[in-house]
Amino acid sequence: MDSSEVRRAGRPRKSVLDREKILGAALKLLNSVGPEKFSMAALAVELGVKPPALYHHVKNKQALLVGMREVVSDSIDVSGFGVLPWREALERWARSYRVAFSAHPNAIALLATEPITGATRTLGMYESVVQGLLAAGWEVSEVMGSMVALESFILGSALDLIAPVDMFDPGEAAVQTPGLSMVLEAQSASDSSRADEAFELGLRIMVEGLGRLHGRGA
Amino acid sequence: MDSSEVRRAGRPRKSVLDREKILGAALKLLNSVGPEKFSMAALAVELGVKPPALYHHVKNKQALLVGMREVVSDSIDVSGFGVLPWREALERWARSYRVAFSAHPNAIALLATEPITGATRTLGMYESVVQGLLAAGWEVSEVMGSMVALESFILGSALDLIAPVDMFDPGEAAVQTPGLSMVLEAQSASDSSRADEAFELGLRIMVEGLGRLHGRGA
DNA sequence: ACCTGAACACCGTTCAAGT
DNA sequence: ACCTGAACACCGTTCAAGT
Repeated sequence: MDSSEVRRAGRPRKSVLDREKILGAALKLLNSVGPEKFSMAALAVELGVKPPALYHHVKNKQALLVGMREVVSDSIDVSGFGVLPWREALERWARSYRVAFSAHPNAIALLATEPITGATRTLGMYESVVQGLLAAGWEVSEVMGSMVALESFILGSALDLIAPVDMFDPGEAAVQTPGLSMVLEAQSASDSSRADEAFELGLRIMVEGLGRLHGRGA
Repeated sequence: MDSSEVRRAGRPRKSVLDREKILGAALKLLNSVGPEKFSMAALAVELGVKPPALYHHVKNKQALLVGMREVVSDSIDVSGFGVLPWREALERWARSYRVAFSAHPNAIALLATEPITGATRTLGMYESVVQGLLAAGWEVSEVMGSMVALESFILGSALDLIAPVDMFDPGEAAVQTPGLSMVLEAQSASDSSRADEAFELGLRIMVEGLGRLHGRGA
């Protein structure tokens, strides 16, 4: 982003920034440098601008994070609800949800803890899920708990995706953790990553379990 | 923490700090002020000390966070493994795991993303789980995936616990989210909180599902 | 309206100087 | 060894001044 002509003070003839451009650059930056080095200053550099210029388009850093979450939410696939059988709709949603966040792995912890009040597009995603499950005949009283339980699993799995691959590596202490070392070795023999394997396993269990709960056979 | 006599430079006759005291104060502080205002400076104030003094006991802020995670890990109950039937051991572990983190709700996002390499006590917790499941006859190749899947769910649930109770409140936009508003109302009629209900539901599903996977009846 | 420049109250961390 | 004081390179944010 270096259109390297210096810009002197005063309103430019054509504005260089807009909200969408800022959000895109912010996600790209957060993803590339990590949450520690993600700053308004660094974002300004990325956009070829001085930090205060950002405040004409976003209220503050927290509002920026909420906006970023909206962008991520938009790429979550809710198209299955009301069209496919609910199991398949739910699985499509879960996988794309995790992928959406894993495309911005460093964003998860920051974004997952921001309240969504006022974030219309994110709320829209939940509305789609709820509508789909209601249409499939789920009890009104059970939809919220089921959705949140599944979402907790998805978010936790996304969190697991941030962890370094050798997260569990005992290192020096391997002698004191023979069981852990053993199952780790068995796991590393498999094709798929620890995170992927655990996610698909848990998703299968969750969807089957919800099916049983809602009294519908296979 | 105001033993309010001013301390002049130089080594004090009796040291005022130690690692344990710092970790305890850090968790207490993080929990009370939230991650945003959690700083080395604020921690120093809490301990009645100047910021640089902390660096005699912890390498840096990241090492401090790892230490805090160790303390939290210590309160997770692994006593059931090898003693109780694995389902009950797993449930005890899961509930105490979530409670341990929910006692420090603001710590979850910060602590859950720190690698555990070298954190002996945290590794010890995982070793207990693995040993317990192996002793119960689980396949070596399946232990890791199952444990991580369940842990993802627990961590996600803990993350859900940080969210404000009105996290999903559509506010102004309620008209556009009739389904969500409806299931939210049905849920708020129940005794337990959204988070608690979703957790217990998911836990039941997870443990049942794992049981089925490992080919053991009810 | 939308940019820069200067300024404010903060950070985390290092290091010399004291006891 | 273990504290303070001073200093460094950073933060997020505000605001006046320019166009």
